[in-house]
Parts: sequence; structure tokens; C-alpha cells
Amino acid sequence: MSSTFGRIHATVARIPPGCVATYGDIALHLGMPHGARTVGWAMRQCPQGLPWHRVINAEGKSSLRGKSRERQYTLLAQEGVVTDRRGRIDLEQYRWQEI
DNA sequence: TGCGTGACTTGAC
DNA sequence: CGTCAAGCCACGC
Repeated sequence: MSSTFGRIHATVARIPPGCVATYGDIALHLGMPHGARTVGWAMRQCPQGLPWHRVINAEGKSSLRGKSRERQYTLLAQEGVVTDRRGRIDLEQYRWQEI
């Protein structure tokens, strides 16, 4: 798993319950300051067992559409991650800091 | 080897 | 505060 693809998945797998990370954060952690899109591209694979729902965009929202988006918010809510009245997740509060 | 595509981000208008 | 455009990276064809 030395490919960028594998490193992205490995990083996402490390996100603890109750926390979230943005695509940009993960990309930056892997040394790609502008590789946020690559992270999203890798997440499209969605390997089973990966906490994909803990990955959101820089706006604090889900980048998914339709039903998948609702499922992501539901899973996050089950971990205690709630959205503010504007429908956004407070990154200052839930952002994974041990990255 | 080269081009299109995408679960992004940021800066202008 | 909403919309638009450009930049950037890896992968598949």
C-alpha cells in the first residue's frame, strides 16, 4: 500500500469516531497541498470498513448528493457529530487534530 | 504518452 | 452571501 491511493485510505481509516477531516486536510497530511480532488477521487472507491462518512469538504458539509448525503449525516450523528442550524459541521470543534 | 474526469479549494465579482 | 473560474493530482483509456 505505498500508492497514493492506499495512503489516502490508510489515513481515512485512522480518523477516530466522533471526529471529521476535510479532503484538504488529508491531502495536506500526505504532502499534497492541492491534492484534495485526488482524495475525493480515491474516496469514490469507498472500500468497505472505511469510515468514509468522516470525510467532509472545507465548508463543513457533505459533498455527496441524494441519499448518500443523508446517510453520511446519519452516521455522523450516531457518533455525536451534529450540524449547526446552518446545516454545517463545526470544523473547529470536530476536526481531527491528531492528523 | 496524452487527455478527460472527479465525494475539492480558494480567490474574484 | 451566492456564483464563476482556474489550479491541481492521480487514475483509466
